Amino acid sequence: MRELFHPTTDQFNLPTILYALGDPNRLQIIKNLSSQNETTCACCNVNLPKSALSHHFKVLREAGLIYVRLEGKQRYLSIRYKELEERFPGLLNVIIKSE
Amino acid sequence: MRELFHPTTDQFNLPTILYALGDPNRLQIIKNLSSQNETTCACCNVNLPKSALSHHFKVLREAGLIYVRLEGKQRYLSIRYKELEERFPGLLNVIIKSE
DNA sequence: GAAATAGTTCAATTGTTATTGAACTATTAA
DNA sequence: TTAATAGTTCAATAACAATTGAACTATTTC
Repeated sequence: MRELFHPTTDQFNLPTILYALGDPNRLQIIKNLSSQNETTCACCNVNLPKSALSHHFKVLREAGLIYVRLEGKQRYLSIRYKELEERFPGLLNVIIKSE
Repeated sequence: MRELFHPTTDQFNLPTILYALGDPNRLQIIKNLSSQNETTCACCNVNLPKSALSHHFKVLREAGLIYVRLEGKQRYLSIRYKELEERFPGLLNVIIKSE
C-alpha cells in the first residue's frame, strides 16, 4: 500500500458520513482527533486491538472524515475539517461539541 | 400497541441518531418530512413496502428523530425539530439542507 | 357485524459489519 | 542484516440490520 484513497469533497456523501459517525467507537475517535492537530493511530485513546482500529480508520477515511498521511512507519491522522465544513457547514462542530 | 415509546431529550444519544440517519432510506424520509408539517406513513414518498417503512419509522422514532401521533387508523409523523435543535443545535438543519 | 383501511408484527432470508488474532508489509534503528 | 516498530490484511466468526410477504390488530365506515 503506497497511496491511500481519500475521496474528494464532491465525492462526499452524507449518509455515508453519518453512517461512519454512527458507530460509538468511530465517533469517539473523531472526538479525540478533534482535540489534537494530528496524531498517530496508536494515540487515539480508543481501547481496541489494532486490527479493529485499522478497520475503523479505513471507514472514516473512505467516508472523507479523516486524512491519513504516511510518514515513515507511522500514519498521521487528522480530521478533514476544512473540506467537511465547506461541504456540510456546521456538521462537524455540532458533533464534536455534543454532550 | 396503545402507547408508542418516544425518548425524552436527555435520552437522545448522538451515535444512535447518526446511525438512524446513516441509512439512505431513512435520511430520505427525514428530508421528506422536513418539507411537511405532519404526514401519515403512506405519504412519505419513499418507495418501500409498508413493512419496511414501518421498520424505518421505528428506528427513527426510537432514536428521537420523529414523533408519531396516533389518530384513528392513521399515524401522523413529524420531526422532533425543537427538541433536536435544543439538544444538538444545528444538526438537523445541516442535514436537511445538504446536497 | 362485515369490509375496508392503515399500519404493525412475525418469521425467514439475505446481506453487512464488527471483532479478533495471526500473518504480513514497510520502515527505521541497531 | 537483523530486530523492532507501526500498522494492514486476512480469514473466521458472531452479531446485527434490511427486506419481504403474510398474518395480525385497531379503527372507521357501510
